[in-house]
Amino acid sequence: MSRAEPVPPTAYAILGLLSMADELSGYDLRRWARALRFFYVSPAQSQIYSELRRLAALGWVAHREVAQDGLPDKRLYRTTPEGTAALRHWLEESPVEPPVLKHSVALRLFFGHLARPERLRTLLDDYISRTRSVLADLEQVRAELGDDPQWRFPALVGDWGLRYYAAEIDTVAALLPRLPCPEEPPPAEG
Amino acid sequence: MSRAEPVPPTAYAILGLLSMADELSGYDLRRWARALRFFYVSPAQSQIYSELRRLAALGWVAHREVAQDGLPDKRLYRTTPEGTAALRHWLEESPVEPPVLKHSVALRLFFGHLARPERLRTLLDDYISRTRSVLADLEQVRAELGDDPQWRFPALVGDWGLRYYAAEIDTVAALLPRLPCPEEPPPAEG
DNA sequence: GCCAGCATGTAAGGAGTTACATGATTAT
DNA sequence: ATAATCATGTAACTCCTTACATGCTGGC
Repeated sequence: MSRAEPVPPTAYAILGLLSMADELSGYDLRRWARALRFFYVSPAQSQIYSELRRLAALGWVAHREVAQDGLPDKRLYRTTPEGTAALRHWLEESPVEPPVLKHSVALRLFFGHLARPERLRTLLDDYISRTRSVLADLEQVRAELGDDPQWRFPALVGDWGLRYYAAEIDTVAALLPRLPCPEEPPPAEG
Repeated sequence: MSRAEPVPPTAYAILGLLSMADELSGYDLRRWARALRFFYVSPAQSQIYSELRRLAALGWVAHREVAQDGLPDKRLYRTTPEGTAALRHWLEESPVEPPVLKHSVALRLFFGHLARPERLRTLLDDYISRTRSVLADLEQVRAELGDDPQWRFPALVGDWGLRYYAAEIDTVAALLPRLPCPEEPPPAEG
């Protein structure tokens, strides 16, 4: 087997999604990839198409052209045996990148000495309500997966996410009473 | 006031760190910025220096050159009033970017149908132990902050992180018994 | 008349990384 | 000897994004 190509995780994500389906177009993949958004960045449309071209160049996916009347031609992609092997190799052998978190709410709170107390409260309140809505979305996705063994692993990750977002809401809610009161003196001027 | 410049969050992070100190060199900042790693990406050395140049060009930081014998010259940066105003504006008015999570462990588990059960267990076990060590690091940092009012907000974020990582460990540990047993039939060949 | 959906693609650019370069000092 | 600390900087590159381009169909 040739040396592992340094292919970005997003390429493996797309390859992985293809490995769960029979045949998908780039357009289909865009919707499938939305399922990743709860624990990974859901790639932009343009990246989906460019990763598909990369995967095709590597021989990890194959496609057939499908003409449609009225609509533009469609390319239906499927994983090749080499693609499946590459995916297996990635899962089994490749070093796992440390999870990346860029928490812009925490970043702002970290510099809270320069913000008004009301603002900090709003920051956390808004974050809680946005997280609640993410959680509601995930609950729906999870419900659609049911306990079908075909979706065993997505369901596992879904349950992980459910607990993750619920914990996040709890934790941030517990922070609220520790914020400075609006009555307290404002931050030092500067 | 001029229109807000589209400056990346990392620039504000560096500006914010400077707002907590008196004077810092790029080299100092590299160590200060490590404190961000629990909830944000700690920028590369080269980015710290380039963001400092950007901030200087905007007039948000000022620096003085300090000669040293034996060692190379040093540039000590401090925030300007314009910089503090920009930071305040960012905190108070700018739209908050949604937190970004790229969880490469969850991504792999999502495609668990192509991995050996032992591998999945290792994946999660390793993630738990690496998270435990992050948690231990954070505990130490948090202890150093104490309850000094100067570090009130970093301490708040630190406590958030403590709960965050503890919850992550619990959640993933709860997933372990739901993984397929090694005795179960391996994934379909392909 | 307008927007959404289907379907792909290019262009331009920003954010961020790794690797390298320099060079004195001090500790192991 | 070798590595770490101090101290800054450049070069090359990747990932990923937004915005735009095209064009037909069907629903409101």
